[in-house]
Amino acid sequence: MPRVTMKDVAQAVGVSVMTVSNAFNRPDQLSTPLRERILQRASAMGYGGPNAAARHLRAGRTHCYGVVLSESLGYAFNDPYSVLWLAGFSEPLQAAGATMTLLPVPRAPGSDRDVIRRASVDGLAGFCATHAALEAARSCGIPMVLAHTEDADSDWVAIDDFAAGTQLGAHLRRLGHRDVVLLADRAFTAPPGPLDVDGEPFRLALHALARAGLFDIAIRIRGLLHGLGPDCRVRFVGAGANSRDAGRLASGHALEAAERPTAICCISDVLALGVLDALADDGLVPGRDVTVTGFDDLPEAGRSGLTTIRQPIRDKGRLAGELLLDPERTPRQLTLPHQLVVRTSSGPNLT
Amino acid sequence: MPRVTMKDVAQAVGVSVMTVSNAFNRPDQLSTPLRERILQRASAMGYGGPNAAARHLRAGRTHCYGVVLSESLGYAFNDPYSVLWLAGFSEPLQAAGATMTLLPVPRAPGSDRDVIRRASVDGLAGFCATHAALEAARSCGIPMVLAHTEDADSDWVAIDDFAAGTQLGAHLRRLGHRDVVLLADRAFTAPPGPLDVDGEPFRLALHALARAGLFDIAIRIRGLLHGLGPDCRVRFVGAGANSRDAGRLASGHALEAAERPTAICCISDVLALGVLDALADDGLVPGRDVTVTGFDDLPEAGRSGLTTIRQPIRDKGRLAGELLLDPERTPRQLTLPHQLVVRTSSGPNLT
DNA sequence: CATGGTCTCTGTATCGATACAGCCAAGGAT
DNA sequence: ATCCTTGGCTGTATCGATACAGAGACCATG
Repeated sequence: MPRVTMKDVAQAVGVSVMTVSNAFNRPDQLSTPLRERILQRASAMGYGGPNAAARHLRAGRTHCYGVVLSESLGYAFNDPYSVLWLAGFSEPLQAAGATMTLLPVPRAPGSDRDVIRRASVDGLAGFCATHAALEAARSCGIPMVLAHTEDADSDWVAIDDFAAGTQLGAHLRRLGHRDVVLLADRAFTAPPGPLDVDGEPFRLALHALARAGLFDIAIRIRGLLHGLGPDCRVRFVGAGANSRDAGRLASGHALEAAERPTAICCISDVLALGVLDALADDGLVPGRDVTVTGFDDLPEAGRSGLTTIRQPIRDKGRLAGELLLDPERTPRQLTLPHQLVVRTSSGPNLT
Repeated sequence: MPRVTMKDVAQAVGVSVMTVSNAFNRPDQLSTPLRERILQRASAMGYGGPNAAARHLRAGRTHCYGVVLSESLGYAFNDPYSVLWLAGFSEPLQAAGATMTLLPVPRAPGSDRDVIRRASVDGLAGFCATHAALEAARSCGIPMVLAHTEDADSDWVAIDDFAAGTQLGAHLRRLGHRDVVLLADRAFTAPPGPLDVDGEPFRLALHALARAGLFDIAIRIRGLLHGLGPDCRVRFVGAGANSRDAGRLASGHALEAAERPTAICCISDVLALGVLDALADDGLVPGRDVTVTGFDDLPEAGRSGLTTIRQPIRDKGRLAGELLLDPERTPRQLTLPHQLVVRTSSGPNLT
């Protein structure tokens, strides 16, 4: 079943294809009666209007912007941080009449390129993007805005994760905590044995995070360790995922350990909320029996009394969208403010 | 700056364009050494791989599926129902390596067609789609799966909203409620004066909902009224939006009215949760002082003791995706089960 | 030595639309 | 009467890739 094209319409009306094209795109280029006749005939023939792919090829623009996700599509909708960021990102797009494509990049090596190439978009936001994705975008000439600090040639909208981590670590230190469990998600493979920040295992673990596109988390962890100080005992525990349930499960392990830590420091609020769930199950009081901290300051953190770092998630997304839509806008490397929010889940070390 | 194309690569290597194309897409069609040479040269020249638009034009497939939203993009990420549905929808897409585009259709008349035409997608899901959007998709020959029951020629994944509404209405009736406020979102313009289900104002109000793409809500309201019975006094209150905050505000008005209703029946859980918030502010006990019902059974509804209708939101999305990916699959009109969940927010009318 | 089959690679038409230059007729200025 | 402008429309090249048919080269077989 051959689709009806502009050519068919042109033939039926008895005008040139160009005139039909103009009827749809540049009303000022032809007389109104003819335009009406063409549109009417087109609709009668079942012609739905200029073909998108052909138009994109010719015009080189799609009015569509992509978001690179190193996680699955489902993750984008399940994680509150992600949802907030995307909501912010969508604001300027909506205002500009643009659409938005979600590009989940499978973990298979090299697939970054394929997914990004297949996507016909005018620009990309690296919500959670690997270096390979950035390279792919560059090689295709697609502008890209990242969500973490990068080299001088890149555009980004981020916070100073090192400073934020340091601030949170220092808070715990001030409270007297010297035995801390650091709860990260599965991408961070805990190096076995005593912590050696300068050692190879630790370096590799951070590298794994970066490979998964979690640069900000890697930087955040460095900051945390810096703030906690060299004399603090830090044990790493990996959660199965970055979710509330995974946090609850992982925290169970940490608490059952022979030597219970005095504080559990989570790299995200969702993990921390899961830890609070686990504490509640065990009848432990956060901030008194165990100190718990998160990162992000989701709305739920406020309700749960979680000590955390507030970052302007929605603004991060919104500004990324604005930079993408307006290539002239400067500066193109934005570091937004963050803030330590102390609530009841953190308290002095009483042991 | 002219982009580098396949032709350039072919020239540089000294082979035909077709061979370069094969090097990227059909490795079995040429010898490995030549393929390697081509890929290497291409990468050295800064060729990022086959252009997406051109490929789409030629192949007629994009591996991208669209979701039509009559609301803004932001809404898609803010409403829990929407987020759950999208998470379900994304599952099969992710498995098939496809991407997903969100198409917010502005309210301007006729813009449905434009947005849908501009989107180069292999299929559409009408999460919240108007008739105009469906027409546009049909005229472009794009397959579309709807989220509400439609005519026999359409594919859809929905629940029986009339039966569900009736069940909920009957529940309230059994509890003795005969003075009910029906809280819907702004798309439903409450007809003034006494309710006349067969009258023109009511018909127009339902029509407005349909125009906004909220067919399921319109059907649901009919069902509710049917279940409540003809002797039940029903007053309509429109919330400014379908959100928790809007529900809280709107419920304030309903409660301050001279004649307080014995039950507030909300067309969604988010609105109902907002009503519960308002009751808590006023020190009223849901189910005793005022009965409140929702619709959807979001996770939060369980925690808040909300009486509601459970529908398989995630499954609705997932199955819509599966139907879209597999045109052969039958049946293509799925009505999923729903269930009345009675919790503490509904109780007998004690007045 | 002819025949047939594989394996590689090539040339051309095509997907559906748009940009650009240009053509013709009508009307106003000189 | 001639020149020039303007409005309204047309023809063709082009965007960048892929499908398809087919051409040589090479080897095995009878």
